Amino acid sequence: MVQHHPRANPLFLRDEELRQAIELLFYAYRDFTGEPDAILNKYGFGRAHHRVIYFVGRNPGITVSQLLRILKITKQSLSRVLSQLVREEFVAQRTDSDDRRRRMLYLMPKGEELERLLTERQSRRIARAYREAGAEAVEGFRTVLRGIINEEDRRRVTLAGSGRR
Amino acid sequence: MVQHHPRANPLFLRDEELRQAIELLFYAYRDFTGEPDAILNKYGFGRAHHRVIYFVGRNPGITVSQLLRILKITKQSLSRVLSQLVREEFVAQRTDSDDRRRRMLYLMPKGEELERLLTERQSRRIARAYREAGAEAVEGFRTVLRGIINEEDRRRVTLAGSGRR
DNA sequence: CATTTACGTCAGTCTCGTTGACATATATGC
DNA sequence: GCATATATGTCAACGAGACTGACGTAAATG
Repeated sequence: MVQHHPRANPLFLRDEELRQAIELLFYAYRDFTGEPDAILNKYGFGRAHHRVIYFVGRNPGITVSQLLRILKITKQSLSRVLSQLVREEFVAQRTDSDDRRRRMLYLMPKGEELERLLTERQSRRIARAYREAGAEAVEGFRTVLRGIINEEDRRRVTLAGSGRR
Repeated sequence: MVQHHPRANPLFLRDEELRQAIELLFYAYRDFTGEPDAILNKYGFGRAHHRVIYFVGRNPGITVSQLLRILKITKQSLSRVLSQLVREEFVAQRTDSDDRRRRMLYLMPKGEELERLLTERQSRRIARAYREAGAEAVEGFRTVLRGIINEEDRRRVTLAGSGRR
């Protein structure tokens, strides 16, 4: 499907290499979200609901504004899916006693169950890839992905989980 | 933000590790598409147009059905953006002389220019991450991403570009 | 010549992103 | 205490981009 002759010029390798990365990211993300999307469909939810459920499950007590900073969407976009999740009892809100303007978010049993279901699928996919690739490759995978993320958000994924291996 | 005590149980490490991967993918893809999205906006285009322009540029002469297999969207969804790109002269269609049912797709000058602009941004981001991570990490990054992709599509990103380092 | 393939299109639906304005409750600085 | 800032929610309106199912046409193919 791609028909350059290898090494047409000294820049070829680099350009080819970078395009390969672009495509890997596209295909990987496409398939990574494909399975959950299918499940969410049955619940009448979409990918946006998944993201909320995931990050609330991961950070119990997270506030709306913190969630907005993670998702980088507008208040309105979040509000639509969040209020639906609250209405259908997947997510609970509790007023923060320290600052009563804040609403802290938690998963309810239904939400935890769905979260487990979705995360399980994605984890299985990652675990398989990790197992096949080996520990060293995993470390490289993380390093490069971290480098792709805007600097101001890198800490979000580095505090926990790395550094031991 | 995450407040487990490390090593609560033997499964912790693995679960934590997998969740970290999930988050890395989310943030990386979010930021990876963020820049192009902003540019596309000025053209009145969206991410779907980007994907078409990218893959047509990458595979000159690609047919509609091949493109559908890559994007995994419906004919109707593709049709909307493709016909717009053709109408505005970013993409050209030419009937295949071998099989005159097929329409082969090519970028026109405007399309090439936009493709360059978008790919440049994404490439720059990847190149920076690659440079900072080193050759070994890059190899690991590719290996793991390939493992995440559904098997039937892995060859799409492996034929060219890998194996030399 | 019947069937399959490639492509396009019509109508309708839904999710999920956007903007801008406005309302309310609470916290905070002076 | 009052002005201001912050956290949240909500309304109306819009647009992109995914979906389904049906139908039509042209060309290839067995």
